[in-house]
Amino acid sequence: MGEILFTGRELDVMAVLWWHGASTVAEVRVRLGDALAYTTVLTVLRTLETKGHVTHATEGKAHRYSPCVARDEAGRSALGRIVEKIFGGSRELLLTQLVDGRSIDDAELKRLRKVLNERLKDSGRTR
Amino acid sequence: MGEILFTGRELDVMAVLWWHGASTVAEVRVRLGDALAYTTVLTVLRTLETKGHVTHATEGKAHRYSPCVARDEAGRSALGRIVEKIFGGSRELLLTQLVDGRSIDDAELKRLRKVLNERLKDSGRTR
DNA sequence: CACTTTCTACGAAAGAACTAGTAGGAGTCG
DNA sequence: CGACTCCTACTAGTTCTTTCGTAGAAAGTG
Repeated sequence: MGEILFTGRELDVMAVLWWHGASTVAEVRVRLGDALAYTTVLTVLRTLETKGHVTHATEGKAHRYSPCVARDEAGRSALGRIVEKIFGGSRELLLTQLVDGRSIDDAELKRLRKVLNERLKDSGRTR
Repeated sequence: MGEILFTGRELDVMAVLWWHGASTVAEVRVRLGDALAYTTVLTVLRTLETKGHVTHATEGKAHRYSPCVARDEAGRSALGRIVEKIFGGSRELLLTQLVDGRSIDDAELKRLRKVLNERLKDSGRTR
């Protein structure tokens, strides 16, 4: 398990690839909110490729980039770091925080509980 | 709500302050696992101070640094970014991920459910 | 064919992050 | 007092991040 770590801009770009699928530079560019130069986006993608986090396939004269790192894996890694450093290793504390925002309503809390319950059911069955 | 953002090393240092309380450079230094030069730790603290994330009080000839940013607030901020970029704004997805690690056992799942239930109870009472 | 658009490749420059060395104050011990 | 220790302040070098410009290939358009 190597640490997966993205810089701010890299994460923006990865988000585009995860949520819109494999994309060309131009596509990534328009999907990033910020007005960046074409070559800036290209550079970020090339950096990500150097680091092994994306690959590209040639499509006509352009390149189409796709993520090598699954969103889940990146999520696990990022979450792990936060749990470790900010919540002192306590997932409960993190959950409390997650659930503590005033923005979260009962309906969502219930959905979250449902996720937990499903998971507990599964766990009973498979182990 | 300004974005709170820590670099890797800064987060390490903040973690020490959050979990051990206000500390001197020497204290932070020994509590960081990595073998860093004394001045390196000092520099990180001074950078954090410049950014307004810690303050110091003079104590004898030394400085004792304390966090200006609450751990909770930093947690909220970090979590927000992850939810946004990696989980596409879905807290449920994040929770699934959180709960999906094989490392998590039924006992912990139940504790987590309890946290949720308490929260639902409260919410019913106060709103 | 010349012109424009659309790409990639390469270079580069400014700034942030990370690490640590050196200088000098201040206090301690023999 | 002189040597030693511990601390801050300042300086500095290397690497990483972020941004974009320029060059030149490739491909379409009048």
